[in-house]
Amino acid sequence: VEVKGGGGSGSSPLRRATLKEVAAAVGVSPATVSNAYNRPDQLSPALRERVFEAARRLGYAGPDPVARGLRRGRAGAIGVLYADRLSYAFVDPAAVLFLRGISEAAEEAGLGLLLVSRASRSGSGDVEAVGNAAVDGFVVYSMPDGDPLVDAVLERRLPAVLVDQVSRGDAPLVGIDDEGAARSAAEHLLGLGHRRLGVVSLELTGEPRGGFVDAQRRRTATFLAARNRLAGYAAAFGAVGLVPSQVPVYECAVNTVEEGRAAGEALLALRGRPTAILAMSDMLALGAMEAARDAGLSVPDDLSVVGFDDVPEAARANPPLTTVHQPHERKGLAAGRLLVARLRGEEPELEALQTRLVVRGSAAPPGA
Amino acid sequence: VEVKGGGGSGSSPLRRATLKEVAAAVGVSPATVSNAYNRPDQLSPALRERVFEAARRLGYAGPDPVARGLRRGRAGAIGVLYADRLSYAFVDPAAVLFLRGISEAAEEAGLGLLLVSRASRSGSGDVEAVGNAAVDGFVVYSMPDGDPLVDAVLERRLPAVLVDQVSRGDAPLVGIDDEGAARSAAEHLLGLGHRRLGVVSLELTGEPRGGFVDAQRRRTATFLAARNRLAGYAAAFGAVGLVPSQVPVYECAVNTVEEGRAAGEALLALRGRPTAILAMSDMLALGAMEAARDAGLSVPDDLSVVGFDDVPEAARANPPLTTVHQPHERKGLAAGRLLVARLRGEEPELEALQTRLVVRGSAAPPGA
DNA sequence: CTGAAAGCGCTTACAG
DNA sequence: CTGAAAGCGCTTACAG
Repeated sequence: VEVKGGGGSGSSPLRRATLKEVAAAVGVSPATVSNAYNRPDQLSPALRERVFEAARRLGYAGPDPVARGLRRGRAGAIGVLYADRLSYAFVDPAAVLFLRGISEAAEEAGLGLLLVSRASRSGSGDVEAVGNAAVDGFVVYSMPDGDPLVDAVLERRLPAVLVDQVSRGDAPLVGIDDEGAARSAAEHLLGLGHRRLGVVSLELTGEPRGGFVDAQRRRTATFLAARNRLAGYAAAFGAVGLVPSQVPVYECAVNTVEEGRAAGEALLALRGRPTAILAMSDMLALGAMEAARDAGLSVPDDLSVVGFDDVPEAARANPPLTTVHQPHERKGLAAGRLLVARLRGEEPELEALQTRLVVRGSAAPPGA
Repeated sequence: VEVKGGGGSGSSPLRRATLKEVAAAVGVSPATVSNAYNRPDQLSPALRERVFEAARRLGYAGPDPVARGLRRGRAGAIGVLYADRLSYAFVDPAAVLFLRGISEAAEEAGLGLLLVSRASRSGSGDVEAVGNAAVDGFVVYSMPDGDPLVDAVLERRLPAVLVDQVSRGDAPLVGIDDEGAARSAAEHLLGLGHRRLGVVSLELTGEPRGGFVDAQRRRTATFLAARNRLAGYAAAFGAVGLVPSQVPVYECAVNTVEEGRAAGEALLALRGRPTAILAMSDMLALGAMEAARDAGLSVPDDLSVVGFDDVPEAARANPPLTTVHQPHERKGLAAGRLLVARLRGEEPELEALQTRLVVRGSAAPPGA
């Protein structure tokens, strides 16, 4: 076995040393160096020390992860695919909490976390990113129905888990009962006596539009969670004799307080001004509350607002926001662990993710 | 060349096909299949179509990223190392904005983004994670001086850029003038006439402690940005004849509104109650404002507050927060592009990152 | 326009 | 306790 470079002293700043070179420097086989790193019990402590010593001297930082990955047949990372949503919404506390949950699961399993998001410009660049991702599996977070990126993930034939999303192939699903949760939010308002309501909606499709939404667009919404929440609201409306299609729905193009404020303004400017607003996220709800304040309306006296998510900001709002709690971080953890289990060939049990209405101060009877 | 499995119809759900198998199915060499994916100009469109057709039939999703990475000598991803901060602070808008900037840079370069954070439990698990990260380089975000994870990154001898951090080796640095920026914040308050001040500090070391900070701890702070901001405040204090060490500093263990509130409460409970508070982040400042409100104090009439960061929440606060603006997203973008340039062997020009005081409504003369 | 050959850096039974 | 051998899946000059 010949070695290039060889074992001088000092560290070569440019080329990095290889395992083979370390082996040559110590005078053992590559297998032994590999064992020093991967199977300490396979060699004497003294020899192992010599190996490490040589590695240090040569500036060898341990086996190359890419080569090891190829040899072992696994990349050592899990991929997370998310829509542009998150990109903006790296500022969306809910999405961020979710990511944190996945990250815990990855950590537990000693895996890295590779982020793949849809680039702002559409195009095939992103599909390529999915193909180029050195990962052992994917968790796909809230992509619209029929998104080509999801197809790209499925085509890789790696284990995948789908979150807040329509079922595809045999990939396991993680999510909450959005319809039931939304319904409970609406029922709360209805139970308080409200009959003039407005809805502030999240993006309905991959090409979100800000503004009021017609029946056609409601039906063709491609984000599963938004579609289900709309359905849940509608079910509650119908149950008290309201015609769901008559309840105005304002779609926000991004999930931010600013957009929620715009939605609130639009809703409050309506002829039969709503006495209550259902928002599909807390960010949007907070924005609607700001709109009310700007219009000189008091929450909850003049306007009731109910959110969705129960992010930390909700409890801190003034008044504190009544909302539907959903366990974002647990959702991420569950999705991550599910994927890890799949990678190991285990069939894990699915944890049920519960939601619950959290009644705080932002909703009251109309005209109270 | 023999092929296992061979080219039947239908898709094998378990084992994924290899390039070699596709080549065998088409009756060409592996090189040609590789060219079909990587160098379309190297073969006729018709043949290329036949290759893709066979790939589709066999369920081959394109060259394996890990193998390609080994062969090409690059992993195709950049690693981001951050302290636990971000883990909590996946909820820290500033950190999240920074991440978004890096993510843009990675996208531009067609690289993935691999997250490596310090696990909550200390220990060597994280050092291993650095060693196992299949990346071409690292950007290291705001780690404390002497952190072993940074050592681990440096030992990998990959290109690295350091952000908000003390210089190490020859890695380029990205950051703002924290000292000058902090000084301008303090000078604003001093200029308004305040002489009884309090400081709400970010974590000072990797082992953050909530509570008032003594001179010893101030001197031994290991987070560069916090240390520099402390110095900037002190310089401004000294310039008007205040004794810096007499100004109370309350350290927050995490960068959240809740911690800021606790700090605010502690500061407002002091014998000579401060008339103004300097917070090292907007989140902390927002918390301090809440503490004032809880104490029945009006901002800015009874208490002035100045933040740091200028996250979107700052402008939306009530009253809007006077703060130091820093370009978080641009900082991430700059760090990412710098790393990408290094990977390509280019020597990029460093963009200066400017800060500026943004005067809004949360600071006024004392007793106004 | 296409193929044969070498090799990226490592790990893993297996034999000794 | 240690080593020889095979090979993970691909890409890249190079020759034809």
